[in-house]
Amino acid sequence: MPRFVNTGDCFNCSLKLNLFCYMTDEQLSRVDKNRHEVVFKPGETIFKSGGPLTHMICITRGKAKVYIEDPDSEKRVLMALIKPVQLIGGPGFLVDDMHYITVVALEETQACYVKIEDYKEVMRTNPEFSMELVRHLNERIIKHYTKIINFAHKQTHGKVADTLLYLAGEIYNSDAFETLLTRQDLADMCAMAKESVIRVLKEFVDEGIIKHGIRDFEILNKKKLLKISQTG
Amino acid sequence: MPRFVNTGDCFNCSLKLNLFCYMTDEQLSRVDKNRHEVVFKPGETIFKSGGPLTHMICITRGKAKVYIEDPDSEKRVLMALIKPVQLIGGPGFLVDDMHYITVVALEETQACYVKIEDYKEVMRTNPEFSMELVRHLNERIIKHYTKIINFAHKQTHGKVADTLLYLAGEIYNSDAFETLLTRQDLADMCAMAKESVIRVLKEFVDEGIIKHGIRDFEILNKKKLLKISQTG
DNA sequence: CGCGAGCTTGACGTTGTTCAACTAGAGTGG
DNA sequence: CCACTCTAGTTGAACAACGTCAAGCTCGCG
Repeated sequence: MPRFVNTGDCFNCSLKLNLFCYMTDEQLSRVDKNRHEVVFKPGETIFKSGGPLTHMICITRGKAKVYIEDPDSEKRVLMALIKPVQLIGGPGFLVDDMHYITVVALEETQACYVKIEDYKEVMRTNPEFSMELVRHLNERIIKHYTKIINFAHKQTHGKVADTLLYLAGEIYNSDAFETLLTRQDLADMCAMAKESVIRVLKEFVDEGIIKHGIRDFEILNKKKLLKISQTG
Repeated sequence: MPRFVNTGDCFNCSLKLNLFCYMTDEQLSRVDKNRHEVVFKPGETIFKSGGPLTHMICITRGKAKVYIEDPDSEKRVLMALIKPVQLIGGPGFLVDDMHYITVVALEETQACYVKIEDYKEVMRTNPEFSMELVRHLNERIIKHYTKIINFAHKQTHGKVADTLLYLAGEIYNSDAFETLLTRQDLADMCAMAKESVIRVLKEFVDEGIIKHGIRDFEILNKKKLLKISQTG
């Protein structure tokens, strides 16, 4: 079973990122020459916080979990899921070339690797690309702000509501969805104990806001859920 | 009392930012022509979340508080203090040209305004500048990660210890410092109630870790404080 | 059928917020 | 120089929210 699966090329890649649109043909062919794709099984680590940052990756199939980890304890926060086509590199880029996030495949996931040297080279010659990258980073910072506010002041109901809305709205694009996320994963997203997540979900069911099985969720009363998310 | 105080010029400015080092003379003189400086008194708002982002500012004297605010409630988090010479713009740059942070002067504070159009122009023509900006943003993201981990899993003692270490290490550069921050400000930095901050501070005093008056703090046992910060 | 991982539930204790009262110091006006 | 007042700091008590622990359950799989 070959796990390297370079299919097609960057020029025809239907998954082309916004970022890549700003590249010249010459730049793109350079990236194309050096890239390679890898397939990960569920639970496999794609990269690990503390490891060397040698490549950016772009998820081309499947979904992956992005964790930040506390080096001083085994505490961690599940920051986000990523899905095609999202670029993921990490904030070590141009800083110390280390990973500050841990990425773990949730489903079978295919990732396209691009050397960071190629990135830098494109940045040096293509200002539009750099500006797009800055825009991208700023958007991420804005998301972090809401996350910080949530963790700082919301209590359990608000945090669980946030997580459900995030999954439905940004990841599965449907108010009814199936997922491989466990209760513990949901807890890691909310920074709560998994027992607390379970209790809150149960309350939501009792109030007719959602229904759920063991791996599937459905939002029945989105207005109420939004209200809970806002009032915390 | 004139509050506009354009003194000197960018070329001789001893406060020149890392970022500006990458500008050509021509670029710098363009920035110099358009910039202006403003003085704020303690408590005055320098810019406000939700307002239009028309300028970056660089603090050239004094200190300011950076808040993020929850639009849906009056909850807020005091993210950081900024001091000379730090550039502060905000993540709305290249996104939607809105402010996502509120900045309030802590002391009498002088700020140098630079038009964002000038920024964009420099980015278009100067890749080194862009790369430095990306590096800067990534460093900020790394700081956010530790903040998120802290808020997610640490309890009061750890959060207060973090805040004291931050002030001593990154802002006042001394284990003994005076500050205009109130107990409520400290609470806003920790995302706690001010009563809880007071109680934790008292415990630290009782254990000989710190001593403090009403506006002055001194860290007596840094090792112990670091330990508390790590174990949460 | 039995095993194991993940899910669920209840009891319990800790933690931290809230509320209310009290204190200290700075500024103000008689 | 003394009330008065306002703001910030402090303390204590009551309460609610959550995490932890322990036990039992469910479901898929060998």
